[in-house]
Amino acid sequence: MSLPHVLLGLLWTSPSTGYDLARSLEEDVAPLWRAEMSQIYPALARLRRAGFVLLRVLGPRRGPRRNLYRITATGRRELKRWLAEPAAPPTSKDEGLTKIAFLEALPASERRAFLARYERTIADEIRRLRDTAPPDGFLREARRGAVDRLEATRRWVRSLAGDSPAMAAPTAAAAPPKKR
Amino acid sequence: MSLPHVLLGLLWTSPSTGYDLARSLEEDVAPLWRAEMSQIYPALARLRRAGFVLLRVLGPRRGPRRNLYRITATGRRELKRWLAEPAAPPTSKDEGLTKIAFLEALPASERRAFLARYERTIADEIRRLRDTAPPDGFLREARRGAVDRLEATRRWVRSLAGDSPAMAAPTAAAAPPKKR
DNA sequence: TCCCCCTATATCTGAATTGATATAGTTTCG
DNA sequence: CGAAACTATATCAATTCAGATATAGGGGGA
Repeated sequence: MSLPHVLLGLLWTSPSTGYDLARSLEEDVAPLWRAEMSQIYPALARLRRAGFVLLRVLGPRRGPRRNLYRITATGRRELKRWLAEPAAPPTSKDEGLTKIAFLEALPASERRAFLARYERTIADEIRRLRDTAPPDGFLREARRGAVDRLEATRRWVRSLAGDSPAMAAPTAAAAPPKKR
Repeated sequence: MSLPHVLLGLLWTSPSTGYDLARSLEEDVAPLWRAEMSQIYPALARLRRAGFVLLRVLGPRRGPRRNLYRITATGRRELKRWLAEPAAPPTSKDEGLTKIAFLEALPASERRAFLARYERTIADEIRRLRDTAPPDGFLREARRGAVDRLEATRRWVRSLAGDSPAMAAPTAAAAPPKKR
């Protein structure tokens, strides 16, 4: 739905090749939006058919031929239109949190193991995002937002793992009668 | 990839129809994992072929026929296996944050409008999650985690909207750079 | 009574996404 | 020199996912 718009966003400041778009998508837009090459090339083709980008083929001075994409005035308009549209609240689809939602099915020791491991995974991801060179401008702000979010999740996982009440209480049949 | 496992998780405590699964998916698992009916019915059929659930057709006493699904011992094992597997860090794919990453393309007034609207959207979603009856056990914990995360995001959006430095710093915005 | 909404099942289309694979030139390092 | 890694483009199959549509009985309200 919005990969084409993300590409337009990356092309906003300067023209780029498909390969470079894939790289800066992975490095800069990082955890907010991901896409494989196999999505990017068709997306660029569609953008081109829609008149949002122009393609210039660079002769093979060094290396194989390169396709340079440049955003058009129509493309800039389209990006602005999309940006101004209201955005839906994040819907996550988070495998880790989802597993925690069903942790009841595991014995307590494995629950603790899972939580500890998941916390480490998140911590690693935070470190990774912190270590890679941060992009400029709003891209940097957005990454900070992503890190904030990861930290909130990490704190929560930690609190779940630490509190013995939270770990003890929800044992299915033995669940205490406190209800909504 | 994991919708079948989510369904097994919902079936853990009691058998259920496809319709009820869809409802409690939407009400309880809420923002962590979503799926339409069009995904759920084929997923149930696959689970059945795999031997993870059993189907019992209830005669149409009242209303149309109902298909009741019950998790098998094999299904329980499979759910535990999946739960014990390490989970990847959340990868979001968040339209709102992604738009913010490219907000540079909008004039400052529209940036502020977008951020204000997005903060309201998130606040509404938090309220909605708080208002609906919280599920029990780990489902409740997981929902709390989702809310914590939304709150972190909201704080960050608010800080972005408030700070004039953050709003002013990323410059060169709305006007297309000169072409060459 | 009629209409609408809810329960309930299910399919179909098309788009989005992932992961694997193919091709080919360039650079780099041992 | 040769192997490996990187740049660069592109396609394919399979899966996931969203949105629309079809069918049908029951309950509630105008």
